[in-house]
Amino acid sequence: MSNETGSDKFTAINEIARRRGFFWQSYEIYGGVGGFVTYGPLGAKLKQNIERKIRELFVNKLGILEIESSVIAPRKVFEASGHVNHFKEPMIECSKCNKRFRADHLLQEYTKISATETEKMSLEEIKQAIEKNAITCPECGGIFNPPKQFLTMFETTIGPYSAATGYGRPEAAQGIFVEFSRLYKMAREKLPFGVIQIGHALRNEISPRQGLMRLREFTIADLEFFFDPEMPCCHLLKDVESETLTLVLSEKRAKGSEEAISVTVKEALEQKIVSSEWQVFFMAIAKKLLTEIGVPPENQRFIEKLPWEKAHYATQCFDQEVYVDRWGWVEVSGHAYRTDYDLASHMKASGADLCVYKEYETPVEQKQVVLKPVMAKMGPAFKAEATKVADLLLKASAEEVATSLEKNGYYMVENYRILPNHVDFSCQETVVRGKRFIPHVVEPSFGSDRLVYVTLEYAYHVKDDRVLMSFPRTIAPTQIGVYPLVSKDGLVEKAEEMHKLLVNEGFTAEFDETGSIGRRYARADEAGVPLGITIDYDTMSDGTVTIRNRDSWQQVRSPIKDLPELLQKYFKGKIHFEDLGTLLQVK
RNA sequence: GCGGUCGUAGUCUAGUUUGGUUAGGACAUCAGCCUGCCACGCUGACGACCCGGGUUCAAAUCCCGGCGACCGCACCA
Repeated sequence: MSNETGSDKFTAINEIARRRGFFWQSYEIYGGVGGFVTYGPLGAKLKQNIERKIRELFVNKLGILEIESSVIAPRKVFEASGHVNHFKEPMIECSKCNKRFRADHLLQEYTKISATETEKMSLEEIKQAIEKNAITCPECGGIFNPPKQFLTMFETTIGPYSAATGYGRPEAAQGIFVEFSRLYKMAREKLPFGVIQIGHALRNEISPRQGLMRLREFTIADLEFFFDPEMPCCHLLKDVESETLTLVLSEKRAKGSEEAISVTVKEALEQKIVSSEWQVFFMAIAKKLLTEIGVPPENQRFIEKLPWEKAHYATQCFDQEVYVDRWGWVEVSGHAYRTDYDLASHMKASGADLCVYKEYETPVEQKQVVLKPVMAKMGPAFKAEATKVADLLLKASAEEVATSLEKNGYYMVENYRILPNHVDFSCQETVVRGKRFIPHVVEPSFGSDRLVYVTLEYAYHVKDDRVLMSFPRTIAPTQIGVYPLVSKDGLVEKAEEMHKLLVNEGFTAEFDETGSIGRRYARADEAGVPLGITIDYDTMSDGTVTIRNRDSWQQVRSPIKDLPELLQKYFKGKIHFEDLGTLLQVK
């Protein structure tokens, strides 16, 4: 494994990605802009197939709802979600050496001001605090320029001539939370349920320099799973409870160790390593996803975030990481327990009721003392104030009034003295059939582009000095290559016929007649085409073709008429390559 | 944003030190010939000096500025 520039897998993959059209930096004709990529034909297809895999595992199998909401949201949404406050950082620059620092971090380090306090400070307050404490550049001792805010959300105005600020969403999650009421109705008002959204998100990164790993515009798959905190059990846990997870816990990390433990899902819960059943369930599914796109389990792990690393909305948070050649462990998904943070915040900010109502299995009978003002007595006693006093009285606790009357012979509401004959008490039996509460949320969130990158890296192989992209066949951008062995004697026409047949069957097939057969195989290997079907002279006489395996270069011979069914099974992963026909001896 | 290194066809690169004819090669791509299963060979074609300014008779080459890339710093909800 090399870390030298120009010789590692990252470089090799970026090179092949440009050359073969997986992806490249956008706006190249204008010099390119960092943090934006264009997916070419192969990359776009690969990405779609990976996202289809997410849908297969999360949407279809778990009955999760998929939505698509807008990228731009009004300021209020991100004020409520906390992003306006948390997505900006006060930066300060040394006037002498130009080194930059987080102003809040400096204050925390050099003064006794806590992180929660610095968070609330204005730029002016920070400036004053820096001056007051005579903090200078830790590098060179230089004086600091005034602090500036760096907002990592893209800001815009909504509508022409408008002063209405809008932001590009830095995550797709808020698009789900703000639509909660409708979605809950669509889930037939039952918990638990989940909503997923796969779409673009924007983050104005200061330095987005790692290809697909850190983009300013990227695709995120956010799944918000809503459940009743009093019923946190995951009914699907059995499906995954014996699955093993590799975990690096925060307690180890705090001590500077990255030592991982390996536990089953069941053990993780029993030992209270992961607090939420649903969270660990999704972590197990996430492992399955990564495994299916080609990352072996030993190169995957979950790392628990330290308290100061966690997002502002999360209690417990694990990042799923994959080992990559250039950077070591990198995050591909985050698993956060967001509690009721988001819904509660939007409820408060919007005034909309985002509670759900839960009916108890057995209604609870409650005996309640109810107070009733006796207006016939209060009227003469309080005259014009009577109605006001009665209203105040109704807001008071009946129990409290009763106790006070019994004990003192009167009850004071503001300056009014209530006497026993002013009120009547009755005992009312009410049946409470349920309660209202805000659901809790666990969120698995995937970076689609990072999934594409790790897929490419794990598919990348070199065999006999040739590059093979060994994509798992369920996500390969092109499924089948069709080749006439030579371009004469009617083989081309026969191959075209074959190609048409496959396309009509719904396969993604490419026809290639240019160059020698070996060259075409090599070309297809590099594009990650799992199977090559070659039309040769035997095809013309007996209707059979050879099928070549991209990874082993083995070949089988099979009758054309059997192909549609066999290939369907093969690409669903139900049969092996050897089951496609009779194995040929390769010279 | 800072510092270091760098920027020549789709890709890899020669040329830059010491300015000078038509910027050379390889691979890939396309057209044709060839073809009997792993990048064969032959012929031809397409295709580049990151952008802008300056110095000079003359700039890929020297100088300045910009843009971009990589590495490091910082940042990364």
